[in-house]
Amino acid sequence: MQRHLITSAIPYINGIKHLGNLVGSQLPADLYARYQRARGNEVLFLCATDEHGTPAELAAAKAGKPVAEYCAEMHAVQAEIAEGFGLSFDHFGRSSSPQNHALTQHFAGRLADAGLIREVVEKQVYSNADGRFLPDRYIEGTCPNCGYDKARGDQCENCTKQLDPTDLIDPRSAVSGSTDLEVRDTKHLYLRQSALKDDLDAWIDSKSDWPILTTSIAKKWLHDGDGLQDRGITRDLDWGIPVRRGDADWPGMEGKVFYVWFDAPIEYIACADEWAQAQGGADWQRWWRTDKGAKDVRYTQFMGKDNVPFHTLSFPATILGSGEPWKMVDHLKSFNYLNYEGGQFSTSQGRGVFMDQALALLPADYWRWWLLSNCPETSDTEFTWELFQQGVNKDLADVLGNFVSRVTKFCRSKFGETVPEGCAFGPQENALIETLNSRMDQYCQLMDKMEVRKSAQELRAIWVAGNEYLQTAAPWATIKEDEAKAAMQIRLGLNLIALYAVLSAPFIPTASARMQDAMNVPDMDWPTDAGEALAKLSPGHAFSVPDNLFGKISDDDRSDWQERFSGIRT
RNA sequence: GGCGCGGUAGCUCAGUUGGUUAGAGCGAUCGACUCAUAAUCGAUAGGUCGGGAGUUCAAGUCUCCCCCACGCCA
Repeated sequence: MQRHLITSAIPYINGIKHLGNLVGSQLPADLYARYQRARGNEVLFLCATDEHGTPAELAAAKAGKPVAEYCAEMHAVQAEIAEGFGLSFDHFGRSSSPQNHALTQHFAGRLADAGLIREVVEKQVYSNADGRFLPDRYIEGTCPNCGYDKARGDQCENCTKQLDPTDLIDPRSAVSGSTDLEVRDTKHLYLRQSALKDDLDAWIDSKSDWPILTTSIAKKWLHDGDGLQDRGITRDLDWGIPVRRGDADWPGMEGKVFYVWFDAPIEYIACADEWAQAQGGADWQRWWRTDKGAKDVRYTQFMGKDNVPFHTLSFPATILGSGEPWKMVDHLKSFNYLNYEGGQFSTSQGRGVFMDQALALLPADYWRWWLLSNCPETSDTEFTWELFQQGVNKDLADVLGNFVSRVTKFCRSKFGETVPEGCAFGPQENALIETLNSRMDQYCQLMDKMEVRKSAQELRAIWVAGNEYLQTAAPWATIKEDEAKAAMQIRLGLNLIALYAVLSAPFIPTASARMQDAMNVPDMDWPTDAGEALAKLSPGHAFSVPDNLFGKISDDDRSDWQERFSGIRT
């Protein structure tokens, strides 16, 4: 039995994610986790919310709530939506957990002991009215270049000129509007990533099976310009993990917190601790410490391409620098972007379809199937309502749903709701079994390699094989001359449904459960041989005819949704 | 402006280390069937692989230049 540790990039807390976010990490991670569990492997699948930093504080302020309360609420919201999509996390944690506090402080202490932390005094803008330092982009003013009066401290959106906050004319706080600003010295900790550059380089080089997208991004950061830069790991904020050196105070760093990019990936580890505690004291270190049983763990991370640098460089730098035997990622699966109707999905602009909206329109399986079978695996990919409608109607309603419908209804009208016996399989059935065996084998190989789109294609071909068989076997014609043969053909058809239920479950768990339920098979192991699998339901076994598995998306629905989601989310 | 990923049938995308007539699904057309969610099955049509030059016995696949789209960065 293999052991799989699987993590999805952790979504930021300030709001509900769109379909592009979903398909870029959580959904394919779930596909893989479900598949590995179905194969009988031991799986720990973790995700969490990323809760620290200025955007969370500001979102909370906007909602008129204390930030801790806001985060707790939003975590519950995201957890519920994740459940709605059938995301089968073993634990959905929080980067603000006590476990992550302790672990982040632990790592910082280890890095400091290893001489990999240096202190830097820098100048930052302080707002007296807000009582806080302001990150560059939360300072507004008039652009010295073009005169635009809402330029941000990091860049003018109007003329795109890069700015320093001190360049702005009449600077003011974007938080309160106050102009009572001053530049103050503030001390921060930097992680000496540059000192780890060669180690990281060698580590990346050892990963020859990673996608080009992944390694090219990592290499670029390692070698471009002056190479990998040191990076600040602390901020002057209230909301975050207090800067401590392990269990000890960190003199001079009182009142400061770790920068969100530093503590967020550590939550992958802390989340296992949270999971263990929720289980009532399971051993989480056997998943994460190679000296404590994690040697045989295969660790796979899923993320969008924008997250690759953190997962290939920053987080590994933290782990390597600690000098402790933490489990490093084995395979890193990154995704391109999903575009929406010719443009981008955008959280900040509210463009596209968001997870809660999607679930309000259609059951999760529709989204899961379309998004996975069209996921942006090797290049950016296009979501349009027309493509979505076509794909879902054809694959789910016509090919799979209708197959279940035609077999069960035919059986009910001719033989009743029990599996008929009939004669033994003949050459046609054996040919089908041969086809299925080869396709199932291919399907598993693709799933093992996380070739998501191709796996979906293969699964679809397996569904099609059922329709092909039915079309040539034609039990509706056979029954007029040879009832026993027709009975056998339908017995095979019913067994196919049960087989499809198991094979399809990683993609469309809800529909699979309904198929399994209708066929009245509570448990079914992953099939290794189609011949065996198609003998699972024996003659006399009772089943029921399910309602149509998938309704179709009408042209009216499509144009209605196209219209409704054309603008900006309010 | 620099860098990065791309530009393959009407559409969405595959094309491993260069090697025989460039693939899939959808859409289109024609045919078969009528059990089924007007579903299914089969067949056919459709591409000078963004443009140009080069390397090679051989290039969608390598090199150079150009054009276009997108993204990241200064």
